[in-house]
Amino acid sequence: MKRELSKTYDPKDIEDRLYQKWEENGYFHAEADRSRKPFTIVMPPPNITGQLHMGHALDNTMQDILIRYKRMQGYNALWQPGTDHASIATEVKVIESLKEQGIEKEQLGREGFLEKCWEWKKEYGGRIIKQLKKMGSSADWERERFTMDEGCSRAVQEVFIKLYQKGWIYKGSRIINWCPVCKTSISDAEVEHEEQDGFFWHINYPVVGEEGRFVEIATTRPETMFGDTAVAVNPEDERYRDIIGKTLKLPMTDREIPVIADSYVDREFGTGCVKITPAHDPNDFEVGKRHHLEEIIVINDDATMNSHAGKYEGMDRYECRKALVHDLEEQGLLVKVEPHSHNVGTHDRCHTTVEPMVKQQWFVKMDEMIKPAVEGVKNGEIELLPKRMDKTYFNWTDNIRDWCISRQLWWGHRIPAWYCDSCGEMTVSIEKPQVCPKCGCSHLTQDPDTLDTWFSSALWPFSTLGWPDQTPELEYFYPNDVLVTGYDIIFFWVIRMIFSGYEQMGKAPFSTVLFHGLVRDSQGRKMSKSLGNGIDPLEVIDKYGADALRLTLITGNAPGNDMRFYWERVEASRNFANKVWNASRFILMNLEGTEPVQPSLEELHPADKWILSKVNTLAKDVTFNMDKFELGIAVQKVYDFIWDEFCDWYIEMAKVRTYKKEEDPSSANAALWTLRTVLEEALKLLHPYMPFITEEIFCTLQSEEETIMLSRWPEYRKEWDFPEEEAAIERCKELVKGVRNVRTEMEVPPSRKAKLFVVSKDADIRAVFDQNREVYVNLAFTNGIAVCEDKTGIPEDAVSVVLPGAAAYLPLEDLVDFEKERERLQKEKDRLTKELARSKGMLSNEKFLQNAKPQKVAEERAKLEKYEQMMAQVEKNLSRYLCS
RNA sequence: GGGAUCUUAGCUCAGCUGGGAGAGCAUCUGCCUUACAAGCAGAGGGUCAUAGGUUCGAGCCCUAUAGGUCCCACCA
Repeated sequence: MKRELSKTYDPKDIEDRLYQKWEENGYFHAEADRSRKPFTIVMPPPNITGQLHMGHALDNTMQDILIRYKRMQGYNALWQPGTDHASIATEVKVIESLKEQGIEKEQLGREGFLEKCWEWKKEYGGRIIKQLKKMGSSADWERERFTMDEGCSRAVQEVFIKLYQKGWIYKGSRIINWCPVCKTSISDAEVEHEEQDGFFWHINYPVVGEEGRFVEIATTRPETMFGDTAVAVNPEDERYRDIIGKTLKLPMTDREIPVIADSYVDREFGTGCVKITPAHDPNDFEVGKRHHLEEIIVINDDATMNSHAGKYEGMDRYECRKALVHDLEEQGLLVKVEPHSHNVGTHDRCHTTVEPMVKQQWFVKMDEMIKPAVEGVKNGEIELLPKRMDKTYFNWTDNIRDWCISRQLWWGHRIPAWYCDSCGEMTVSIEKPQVCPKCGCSHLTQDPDTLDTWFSSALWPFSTLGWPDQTPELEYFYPNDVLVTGYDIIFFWVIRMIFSGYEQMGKAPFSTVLFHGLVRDSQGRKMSKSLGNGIDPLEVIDKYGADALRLTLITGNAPGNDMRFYWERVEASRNFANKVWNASRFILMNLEGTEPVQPSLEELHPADKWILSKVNTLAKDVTFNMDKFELGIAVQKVYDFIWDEFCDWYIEMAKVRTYKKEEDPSSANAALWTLRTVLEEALKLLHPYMPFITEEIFCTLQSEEETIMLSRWPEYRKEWDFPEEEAAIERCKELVKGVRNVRTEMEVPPSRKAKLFVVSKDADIRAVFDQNREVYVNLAFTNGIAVCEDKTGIPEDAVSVVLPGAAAYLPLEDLVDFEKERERLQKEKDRLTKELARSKGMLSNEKFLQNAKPQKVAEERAKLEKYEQMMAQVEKNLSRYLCS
């Protein structure tokens, strides 16, 4: 057995080596096994364009913690990983890289371009996986999938055909969001609204046949006027009642358009007259449908004006706007220009202002499919954490609109629709039809569009398990248990997975969604490339280790809340790792040459029982918090236990006994056994959070198990419940703290040891101090302890420490400053006076006695008694100084 | 316009179902005490945004106000 740890903790030494061991031994792999309970998490597939960022680091740390925890609890835990083809993001990246070589996408042609995309996938697809491994992620890499692999593609086609046949996927001419830079349609979810300063242009439209009469409209986008097919007023608006039905001359054109009445128009806003451009505005589109207006498209796919714009044809939309406004002003039709700030839709990827446009696109009908998804969250089949995410969720589902799924991109799942070259008949099928079913022509062309990248990720929870085939994995691991993701993709992904799961599988894809927030920089800004404020997780790992990064990301973070990244916090985490390392090193050194055996109950020292009891409670609490997904709280408890209770108290208490291997072998054995046992328990509780360091220590500490990963998660044990010893040692801790405090306040140098007298009238309390003197003698800087029933023989000038049920005295002789001692006691008295007042106040309140839980009342009574007793002691001690 | 969320120690944040205010970092003091100076011991520092209310009891529940952040939304 190797029983050594290096003198300083160096994560680089161990991380890669251990990860390799885990992977080689297949610890991450899960097989369907009916004899065991499954626990499944599907990894949100990172984009193949991706580079690990803090968001991934947080997301995957949380998942890894849950997976490791459940695995240790004996679940057959599957963490299903994979990557996403990220259609638009990847396509843009590939186009950029081609441009650097001076190649345009079109030059390559569709096939050639796709080849480049696959090359990209090959090169970068694995990069982020490697980075995730650096984090310690225990995903089942043997099952790694890709949204465009054979199976996932079949799933996509299957769903498309099914929904098409059901009538829930349709092709239609609708107003969609068009990105003129990416030259594709995008869904509503991909549009970001930005407040922009613009203008309100008031323009006069002449009334036909009434010389000199105009209708004044106000618009933020004058260039769209070439697509106007009406002007609308509110039917209730007295001002304009008489012009309804009349005709207007559309300036700069020779077209005439009607004035219509529609209640959509707000009388209070603008002039109360709205130009209606059905082809370029979502509202106008609706108005146009109601009034059967023509849809005139005036803007090209690259945001230049088309022939409908007459002399402005070929100009960019903003150029046209400028020129047009100028011309209108010359013609005297521009009434006024007002500054006006308004929301403009932009593409979330490139931040280009999107152009609403009427186009033929494919849509998914949402009204029916969303119903089970709403119901599932309502009735608790799916729990969103934190709970408040429900509101966000329902806000979207309640206002859901049909999902535009076709994209004018090449990289992605191609739409399985075929058009006859002769008659244009459309056939939807996975395979290319031999002949057109309508005219028999054998020349058919596939729809050029691909699907929204989220269409395939929506199927991820089951497509990765083999669907549409009925695989054993699918049957065993579906539904998944938890989905961990950022709240920023609730609309893109979470909702779509939920309705897809219900629709395709008949079951919710998972029972819990655990949302986390964003990792921001130290000033609270989003980390972004443009700001250059991003922190590379790999750099953090390189400097401080993966465990330190993981701990930093989890501590002090509540579900769904954003957090700030501070290097200082990573340092604190690293320090903790070092603490664990050194405590373990100390224990290992003491274990050198001995193999402690489990002591009998009688052989265990009260201090041993105290720490066993503590770790036992810890296991219970941590499990409780983890089951509630309160990871931050859970790990804080482990941290506090290890550092405060175990290192600062127990190890210090046990030290003296471990030195007595010859003198008192039984006690030394009990101490060593307890040290090792408690350390092992603590390591196990810590393992999901800090997998590397815990594994390294665990394997050095014992040789029965080959990995901590598969060891048993600590459970509450009845036989480790020692309330009496817990209370006894807490009493001793109080004494030590009191002595230390007094010594510091009296400025006694640590080198100066003093005799310690402990006085209590209570025989049981005396017994506690007497029997445990060994463990606290050093901590209290004493060179001798006397436990007495009264003050006989204690020097009058000894400094006193008042404790519950007891008092301690330190004869410090020449070192005592009487004035200081009096002040100290006075301070103590003031504190107790306050406590007494509070306690007495509560207990004299009839209503408190009536209404409060009996346990609370009893607790308060006990406190009062304790304070009264301590107060008496303080007053007695103080009286010595009052008369002198 | 609707909704969410935050306001707690100098800084960043925890605080679970209401029952004596916590952590990390920073500050001050003393210690290189044979695991750890990435450490040990001690200390200072908070009318828990404001105003009401419910309650025996409120950081926690309710209402309003102020300020910050975010999401959603078709006011041309």
